[in-house]
Amino acid sequence: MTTLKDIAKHANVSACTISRYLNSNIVVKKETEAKIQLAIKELGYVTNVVAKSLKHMETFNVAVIVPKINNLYYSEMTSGISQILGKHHYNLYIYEVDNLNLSEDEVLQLMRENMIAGIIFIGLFSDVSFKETIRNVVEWNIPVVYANRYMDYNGFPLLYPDLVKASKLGVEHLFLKDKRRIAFVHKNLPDHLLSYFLEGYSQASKDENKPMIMEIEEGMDLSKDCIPKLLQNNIDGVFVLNEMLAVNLTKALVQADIRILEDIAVLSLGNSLISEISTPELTSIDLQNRELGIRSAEIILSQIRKEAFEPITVLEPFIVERRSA
Amino acid sequence: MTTLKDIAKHANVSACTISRYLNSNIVVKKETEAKIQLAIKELGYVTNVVAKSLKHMETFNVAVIVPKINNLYYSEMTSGISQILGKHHYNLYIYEVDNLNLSEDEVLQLMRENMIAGIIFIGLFSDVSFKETIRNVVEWNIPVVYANRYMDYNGFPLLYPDLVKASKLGVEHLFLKDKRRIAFVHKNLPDHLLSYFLEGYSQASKDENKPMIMEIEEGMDLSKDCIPKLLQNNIDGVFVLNEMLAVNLTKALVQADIRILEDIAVLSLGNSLISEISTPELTSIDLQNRELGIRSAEIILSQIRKEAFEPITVLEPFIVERRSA
DNA sequence: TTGTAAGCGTTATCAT
DNA sequence: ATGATAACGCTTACAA
Repeated sequence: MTTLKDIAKHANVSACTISRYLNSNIVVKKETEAKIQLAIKELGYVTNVVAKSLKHMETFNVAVIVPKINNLYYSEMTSGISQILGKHHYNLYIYEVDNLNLSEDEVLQLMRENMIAGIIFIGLFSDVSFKETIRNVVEWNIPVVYANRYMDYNGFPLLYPDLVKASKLGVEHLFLKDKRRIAFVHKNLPDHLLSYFLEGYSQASKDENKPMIMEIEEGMDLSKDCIPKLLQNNIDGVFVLNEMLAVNLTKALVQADIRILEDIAVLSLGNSLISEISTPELTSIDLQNRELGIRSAEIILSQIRKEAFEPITVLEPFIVERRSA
Repeated sequence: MTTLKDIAKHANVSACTISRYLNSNIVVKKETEAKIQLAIKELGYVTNVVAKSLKHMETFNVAVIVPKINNLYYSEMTSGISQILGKHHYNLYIYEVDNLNLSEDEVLQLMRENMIAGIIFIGLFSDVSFKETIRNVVEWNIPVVYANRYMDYNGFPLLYPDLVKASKLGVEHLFLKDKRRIAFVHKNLPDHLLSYFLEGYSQASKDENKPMIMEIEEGMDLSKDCIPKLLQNNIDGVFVLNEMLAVNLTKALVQADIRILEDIAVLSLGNSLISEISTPELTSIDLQNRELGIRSAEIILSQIRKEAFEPITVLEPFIVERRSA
């Protein structure tokens, strides 16, 4: 491995002159510059970022901590992050917590050991112990971003989609299609999140009626356990709060000879390949996953550079109309 | 930041004693151990991996270089890699080349600067310049794995799925379903790869007949430009060498009132969520993406540890039977 | 414009 | 069983 000293000797200049020249901290004589350039080329020098990091006590590594990367939403967000970090010459570490068998504390210990420049948490649930954990990180002066989940403001920046708006947009769309008897279908959605959707519903609906709420539990058969209930309640518009579930419900409806849109409109929360592939193609609410990643990366960079940043970023969902609603 | 020196002073031992104790290179007196443990706890010491890396001139960072991460196959492979690396306490860098606007040389410069322990290339095409690039990496003694594409052996380990086997498996399956007039439908597949599929076909077929080859070009309309040709040729089994294309072709066939399986069977190369979601669900050849990632990571670790490793790993595809074939 | 020397946090060598 | 010292490659006062 060729070091600064090596090229210094080869070029007959001191290491520090070369260092300052390479980091454009000084102007050197034309002659010196030529000698340095030649030595670098001849010996094939590349700088050692690890040594630099030790000297400066900072790295250019940002970590994304995510449940799993093999998921269309998370990989889309991560790609957005990667795009911004790459542009600013930061490197991207990925830690999949569902995969790693690491406790939160161990992950964070890892972050400190490696002098991570900043951490982006994506999609991790905000239970009490986890909040504590993040508070610790903040106390160690590691910049943090918490993305894609709701959490009360706690001193570190938050990013999430506007679920009330998403709900309102969806319900308004269903109303526009003359669907009046709406059901929200979900799976494992915590009550505090469900309440955002109800709020969106009431913002969209002029009168005081309430939507039907249907929770799908593990092992339930959509055809036998859900569709009859929808029919009994004369539901004509279903807002499914999970894209994959929307696909499966659509399949079950089609199989039951219910016409999608004409009989029952199906609207999906979340917009990816999945909605496009479904037959019929699903009208969906796009939660802006890539944009969420992009903004998360921008905010972590602002923090690293000690610049101002938005404490809370709420992303505006939009509707993508296809066939199902 | 608390350093070894700090806890050394606090515990009244030398820094090197603590270092050796922490790395379990020596046994210390019970009393010393207690003092060290106390100091670590009281001052909140965590080791500095960057300093360690500089000292040892090696890191625990492995880079995955991939066209894009927001892709079901690549993210699945990456997840497999992450799983193995995590287990062995290596960190995972992601570099998306489609996203980063970095030239190959720049990416590799980055690898050297950061003292990357090993590089896994996924899904990058094996043009001549790229082969040269990898040769360079190998010369710098950076362990390399080249995964998910065919390449002639060049001194660094290769991993790819057995496409001949995949083809043979698929064609045999179509034959089993009494489909005799087979078409291979593809998009942008280079000739040398197509030849593997033809080889698989001829291995599966007893007699000497040849399959129809249909290449889909950008902007083509499947309904108008492709289906008529399939019908003219009395095709009753289509092997689509791209999962997304298989979905779209299936949709077009359904729309043309052609019964999937009964009239024309559709078989997809590549198995992911996409095939499951399609209506009807697609029978597909699984190329073992996660396993490819796992094995890639294992091989890079073997190389890093200077252990023996397989130069070429060929993954066995298998068929997942669903509805379409 | 260029050089000297110290130091970032850790560990290997050589002593004691 | 423990310590002093130098070194990994780079940067930065300070000096010349």
